[in-house]
Amino acid sequence: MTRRKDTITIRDVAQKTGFSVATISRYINKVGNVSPDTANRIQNVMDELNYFPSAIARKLATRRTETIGLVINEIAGDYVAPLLSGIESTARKNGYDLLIASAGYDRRRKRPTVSLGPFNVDGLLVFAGTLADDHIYSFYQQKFPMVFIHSTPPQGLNIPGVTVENKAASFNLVSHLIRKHDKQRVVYLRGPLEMEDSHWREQGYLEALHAAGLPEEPELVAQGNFSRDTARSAIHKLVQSGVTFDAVFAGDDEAAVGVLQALSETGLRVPEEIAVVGFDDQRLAEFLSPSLTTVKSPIEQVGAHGAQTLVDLISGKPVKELLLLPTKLVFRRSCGCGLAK
Amino acid sequence: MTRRKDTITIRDVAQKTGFSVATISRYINKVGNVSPDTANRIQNVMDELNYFPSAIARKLATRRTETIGLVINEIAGDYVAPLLSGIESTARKNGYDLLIASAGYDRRRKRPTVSLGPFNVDGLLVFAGTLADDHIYSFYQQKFPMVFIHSTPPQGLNIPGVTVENKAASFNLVSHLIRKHDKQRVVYLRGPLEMEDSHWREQGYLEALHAAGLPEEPELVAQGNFSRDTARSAIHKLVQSGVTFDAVFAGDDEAAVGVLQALSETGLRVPEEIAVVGFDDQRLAEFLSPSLTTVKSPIEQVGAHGAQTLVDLISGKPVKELLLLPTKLVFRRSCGCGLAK
DNA sequence: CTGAAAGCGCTTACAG
DNA sequence: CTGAAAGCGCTTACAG
Repeated sequence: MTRRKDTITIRDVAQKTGFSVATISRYINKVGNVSPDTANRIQNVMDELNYFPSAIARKLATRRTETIGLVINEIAGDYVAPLLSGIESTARKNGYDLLIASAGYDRRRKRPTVSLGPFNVDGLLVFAGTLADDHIYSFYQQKFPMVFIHSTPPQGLNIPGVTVENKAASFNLVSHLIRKHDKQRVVYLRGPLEMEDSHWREQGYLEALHAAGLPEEPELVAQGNFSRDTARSAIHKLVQSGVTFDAVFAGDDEAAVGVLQALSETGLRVPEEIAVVGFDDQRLAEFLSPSLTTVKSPIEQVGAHGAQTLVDLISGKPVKELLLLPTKLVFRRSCGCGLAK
Repeated sequence: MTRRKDTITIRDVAQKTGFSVATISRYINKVGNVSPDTANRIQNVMDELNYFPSAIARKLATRRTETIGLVINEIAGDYVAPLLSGIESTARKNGYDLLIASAGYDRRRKRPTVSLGPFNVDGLLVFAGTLADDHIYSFYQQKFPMVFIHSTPPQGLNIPGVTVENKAASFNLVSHLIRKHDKQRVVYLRGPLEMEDSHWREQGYLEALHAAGLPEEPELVAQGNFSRDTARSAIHKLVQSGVTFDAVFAGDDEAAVGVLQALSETGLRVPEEIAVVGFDDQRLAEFLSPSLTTVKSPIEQVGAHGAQTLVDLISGKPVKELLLLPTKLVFRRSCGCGLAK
């Protein structure tokens, strides 16, 4: 549909200028030398004809798509916008287009669907759990450039990853609850199993417990799924089953919202009775009530570094195997800080 | 980089199966008939060779990119995620890839930069103010399919648009402030000039004033820019200059956040002294304190309908010139509802 | 500095 | 049902 019979091509420009197609191409790509006069003439004709080179044809000829892809599960989430923003701007800065796809699911083959791959992009940014292992292996052995975001590749595959520092931040966060606010029974709400972030946050949580001489209590660890609703019902369940606790590390901010809801529905006051903390410092964190103590994840930078790593990988530059972006605690009201004693 | 010497092509499949390239192509595209035996043999060899057709080559041959583009200014905003989600899913459902680009700025030519156009996509979803007029005209005369989102095209150009119903909702919202909550001096905070949403919201606001027999007070209308910070300082400025008001229609939720901040900094109570309302019903609206009365915009549906309209346009189907998606008032605390009197 | 020609990996009438 | 061949709009050695 797009380009019809009357599409004007490099050949039209060649004809009208009297030069060969090769010369036009050289001019366009600023490669090889073209005399100033020729250049002028060509530019004029191009303007006159309103000529735009076909990106497709060029891609075929060069065998480079100049495009990177992003596969992601849920586009609607709040962390997606900043992530995307980081990716898009650095992709474009490097001359790459960005193709995005949410991971569909192939029911017949029982695995995530791939709509992005070597056939349409030069490399792929892969979000946790978004690509089936056999696709990963297949791409990998074709030496197709990939960079993982918020996850590490399967055992033995040498694929760079970019994510945030989870463990130390979680350790500090939970230690803060214990040491500053005298909390003794801290609940941890796990994220989805395939999210490594959750795993490391849990490690930080456990180590904080140990460091403080507190016991690990399996009943204090539940599934929050990085989801408002799951977190909310997890808390309700905990309360109903009589488990006592005086603080909740929600796993992420999304879950923290659900925790706050559940607690308010139960009539438990935050932070006086129960302290609540999250992770990410999403835009809404400071507007929650009480405002949420959490850990600031540099989401946009994860996107930017991820894209940059991918671009470097594509051009054969050396890249870091694992990039752990620094996080930072943000103290607000929900942990008990700033509270009149 | 992507496809190296060892790239396996349709020709490899042809050779290995003993059939012609044409037959392989027919099988892949399920066009024309291929005998069952042949089909099997081809599929097996394709699996064995791990063959994926080059999307690029196909695009060139068919002269269709099977890709739609989205040009948008600020990717980081909260409304982008749902919008994108709607676009991506309906694009893919229709067999289209999605290319996104934030509008850069060409300093030399003093106009927004285009990185998306007939040369790489079959059609474009254009966000308000994101594409220079001369590009729009140029694309238009090439009959390049475009659909506008949250804006209408320049005079005389027959380009479909998809947006939300602004005016009636704003009328009802402001009328609610006046009638239910006895507000007399309602501030309206304008969005960016190029955003038509803002214009229509202002119309609704003015009509509500008229309908209630209230005067238009120019001093009550200020620039909020759909931005937290701008809105915040606009309110501070209003207060400092001694303008009195008892309600604020912030223009959108983003600005409402800034209004709430400014009011709290000024020590004015919401909603007792000043009622505040927004527009969009972003995810954070219900978590603000007090929770925000606003208008629910079906953002994801705007994306979905925009993409669908574009796809239809590309395939030559008839499309609606202007699609106005219904909005709905959401009453929460910030307007004074649910307040013990 | 410029041109002729092959090639990128497909699709699509046209024949049979 | 299948094949030979031209063509999609570029780029890139290779010559000159």
